[in-house]
Amino acid sequence: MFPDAHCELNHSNPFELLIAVVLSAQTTDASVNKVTESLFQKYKRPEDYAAAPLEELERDIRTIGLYRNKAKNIKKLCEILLREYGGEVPADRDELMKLPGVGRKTANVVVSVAFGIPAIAVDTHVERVSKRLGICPWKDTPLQVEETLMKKVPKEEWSITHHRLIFFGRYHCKAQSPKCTVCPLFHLCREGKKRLKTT
DNA sequence: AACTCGGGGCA
DNA sequence: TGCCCAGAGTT
Repeated sequence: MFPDAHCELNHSNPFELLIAVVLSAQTTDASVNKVTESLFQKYKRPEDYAAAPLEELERDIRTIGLYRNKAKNIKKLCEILLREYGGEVPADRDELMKLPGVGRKTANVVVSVAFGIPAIAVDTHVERVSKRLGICPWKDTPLQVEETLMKKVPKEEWSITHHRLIFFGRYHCKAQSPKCTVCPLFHLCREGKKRLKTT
């Protein structure tokens, strides 16, 4: 889930946001954005996904990575939404995490972006940047990273913090080639100093 | 903790 | 054209 997507998404529609974020797992937002316009034209409500044959839904999102899993998950997810939640997206992280294809990271994005509930979504960028900066130990799980960040950041800034860290990680503090020599945070970054010494 | 699922971006 | 990237679920 890259930050680009948040700009294109309809924040006032939790259902579309949920579908888009589920589609985004392990793929670039550019590829998700290619299908969402036509997808949201065709499928408006959970009923529409639930009624569609699986093969048809697969075809409609074919260009996205892991599309078979995602089609299956989305169809099931919509059936559960209809059966258990009156067709509405629950504004609750733990309820969202019961849905197939929705893990903690996706659930945190949905509650924070769609419902304004303070949450820190820990994806690989947030995790990597937090660890490089020394905010938390390398051995921490994503959940531990989330808890540490929640302790260190005021609640009002949780959501914007994960946006900032995702941006920073995606475009600047990249996994393979971080731009340490021109990094504004170099003076407080453990990993940056280590990396520049060895190069 | 390791593996699987699949396509896009970039070297 | 092959390597690296990005979550969730299962074992």
